[in-house]
Amino acid sequence: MVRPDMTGNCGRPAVPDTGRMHPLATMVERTKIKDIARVAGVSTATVSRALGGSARVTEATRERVHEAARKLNYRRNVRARNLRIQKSMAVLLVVRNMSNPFYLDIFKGAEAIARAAGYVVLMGNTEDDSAREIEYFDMLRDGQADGMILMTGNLPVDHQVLDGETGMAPIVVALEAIENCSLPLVEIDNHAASKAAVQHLLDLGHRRIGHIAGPVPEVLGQLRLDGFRAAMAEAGLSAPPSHEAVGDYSIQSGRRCCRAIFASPEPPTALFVANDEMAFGAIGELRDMGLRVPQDISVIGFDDLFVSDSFSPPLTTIRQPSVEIGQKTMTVLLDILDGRLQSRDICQMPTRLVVRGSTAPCRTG
Amino acid sequence: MVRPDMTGNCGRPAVPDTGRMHPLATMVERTKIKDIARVAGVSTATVSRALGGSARVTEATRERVHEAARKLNYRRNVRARNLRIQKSMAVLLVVRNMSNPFYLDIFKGAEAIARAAGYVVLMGNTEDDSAREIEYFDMLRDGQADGMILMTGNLPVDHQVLDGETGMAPIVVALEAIENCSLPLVEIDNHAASKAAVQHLLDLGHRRIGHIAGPVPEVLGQLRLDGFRAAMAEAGLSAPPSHEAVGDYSIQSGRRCCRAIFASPEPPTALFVANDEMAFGAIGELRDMGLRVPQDISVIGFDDLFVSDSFSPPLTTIRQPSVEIGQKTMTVLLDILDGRLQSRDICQMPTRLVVRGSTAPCRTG
DNA sequence: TTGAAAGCGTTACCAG
DNA sequence: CTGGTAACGCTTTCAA
Repeated sequence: MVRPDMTGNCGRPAVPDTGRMHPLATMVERTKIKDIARVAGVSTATVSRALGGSARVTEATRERVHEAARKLNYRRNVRARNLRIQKSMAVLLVVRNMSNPFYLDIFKGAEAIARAAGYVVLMGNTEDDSAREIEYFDMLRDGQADGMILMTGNLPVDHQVLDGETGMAPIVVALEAIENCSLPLVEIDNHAASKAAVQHLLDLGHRRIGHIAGPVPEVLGQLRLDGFRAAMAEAGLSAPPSHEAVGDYSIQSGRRCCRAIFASPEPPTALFVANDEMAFGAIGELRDMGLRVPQDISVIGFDDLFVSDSFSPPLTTIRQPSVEIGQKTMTVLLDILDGRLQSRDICQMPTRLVVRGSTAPCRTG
Repeated sequence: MVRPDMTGNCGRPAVPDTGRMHPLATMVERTKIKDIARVAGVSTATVSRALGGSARVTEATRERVHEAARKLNYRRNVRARNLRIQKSMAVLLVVRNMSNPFYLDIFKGAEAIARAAGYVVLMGNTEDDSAREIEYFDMLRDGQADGMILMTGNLPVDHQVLDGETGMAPIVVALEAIENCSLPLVEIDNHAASKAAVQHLLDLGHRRIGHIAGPVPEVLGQLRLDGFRAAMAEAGLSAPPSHEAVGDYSIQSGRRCCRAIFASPEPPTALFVANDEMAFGAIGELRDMGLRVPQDISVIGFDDLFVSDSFSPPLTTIRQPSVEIGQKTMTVLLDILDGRLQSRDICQMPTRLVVRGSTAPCRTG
């Protein structure tokens, strides 16, 4: 084994007594804290303190230690440290479906914050499979991660259990609230945002407005559906059942729901769709039916995906601040981990109506 | 602190119905191998062997140990294990830009394979910042991950250094080859796929064909550009410089490049665009210019994003098997980690031309 | 301020 | 096949 040669011959190998050392002369062994201690002429404890930025070290020795560390090209062994401090410096980010492009910017924001704080991000994908949900949950229990961000909309364990379990790693819920669950939450006001979307259509003079919802009674889909109905009710309107359809956020389901709604006797003149992907599908379907958007039918989506701007027509939608949601969620989690935050926190991020080309004033009565 | 009590009646589990245990200040301590040893009446060494599935254990004792482990609700401490076995059971997945939707299915495929093999996936995002690239690289050196999948198209360290560094954790490159680099690689045949795309346009009778390239001389952009030129040359054609433009894979750059190309005196009748996002931008721009796709201009993209199918018009494109690329890349990495693979491996995944509505026979001469 | 030493919970090397 | 017992490399009392 070849160890870093420290200035002349002051050093015997750090682990000289390993009888099984073969002169293969290849594998370079990592410098450890012990080596630095020897070079700097201090104890390992002092090295650890100096490197860890403890205040209980003379400026002089701190300097000497850092010097030695630099010279020996030292890097601290994360595994050993993690075992000792009983943390893993990792957070788990669990989504329900990794194919959803909406998560990308959330990842981006969350990862950036975590990395800046010295944490790594583990990614988890449940595919709505509860076995997998439990698997990731167990990773938390096992201490593979110090905390978790949950964007799956449901909890694989009983909330009672969770609340009672002392010493459970912190969990922050994002995007999709979980029923009967008192975990910290970062979300948008889905109900209000949906109302704003519908209000936009109302402002354009539309009265017969349809809605393609996400899965109900899942919280997210339900909230947006409720927002739709509330806005309609406030305008003294109500959509007939045939103008409401339930999809699953996929493009295909958008097509299907659109077809269903427009099979009704008196189809709507505008459509509020619970996410952009289904809106894409709906617009595609309308086109196939020979209807023009927005001349014949107005369509508004939800999310503001990266492509929505260059869709044809450019999609009017509700923008969610995805990067910021990721950042905020991770910030809350780290605040809890570092003891800066104790009480439950519910944070609502602002949304914005983005008016583009897929909505226009109502022309028919 | 409450430790699992296994004196006398061992019927008391380590972590019983936690929800209703003494709610006060009782942090439940995790069962450890030592506890199992005591309950099963064997040594910790035997417990470790039994749990680890070693062959050097009697069926009887193995059973006894597992029984005790189950009873005590034991879960192995991953941190301690990782330190001891000198691995972290984690792989690092580094992309150049987390916002690129193309990565999603790659993540999905890679994560699934890794998880099945007991590895976790750390996510890394460089944003083309070399400081960050080095940061992630150092994580490898630090042993925070046992291996890395690199999709950034470049190496933050000198290849010489890398090749020389013994004991360096394995790296597998995916999607974007790295110049002068002998690391294992999972990719598609970009040159051939580009030729196929152009051939499709040629088959439709197009002769004046333009190309919106990715950044050159980056490998990926260059390969697709070369493929474009090669296909043209084989048909006895060559595009004038004004029919070639260089973008950065963003929608906006697609618009810009399209505008530039169509400002030329004799604009093309068809466009081969190096990725779908730029194709979206180009189609949007053409629409703004009053040109219809595909009636006036044919456009073919590259990637087959999830939205390409429902774009208007549905985009003809080259499909990359993203999930499979993710799976394959991770498989190669794990094979190396587990010593199943020694030699360098270059794997080319198949692509497919997907003909949709954005290309049509050439109508003008 | 510094050092010695006790772990953190496993795994793996030897002997029996 | 099994049991003692060193490591793994670090952090953190507890004394000095």
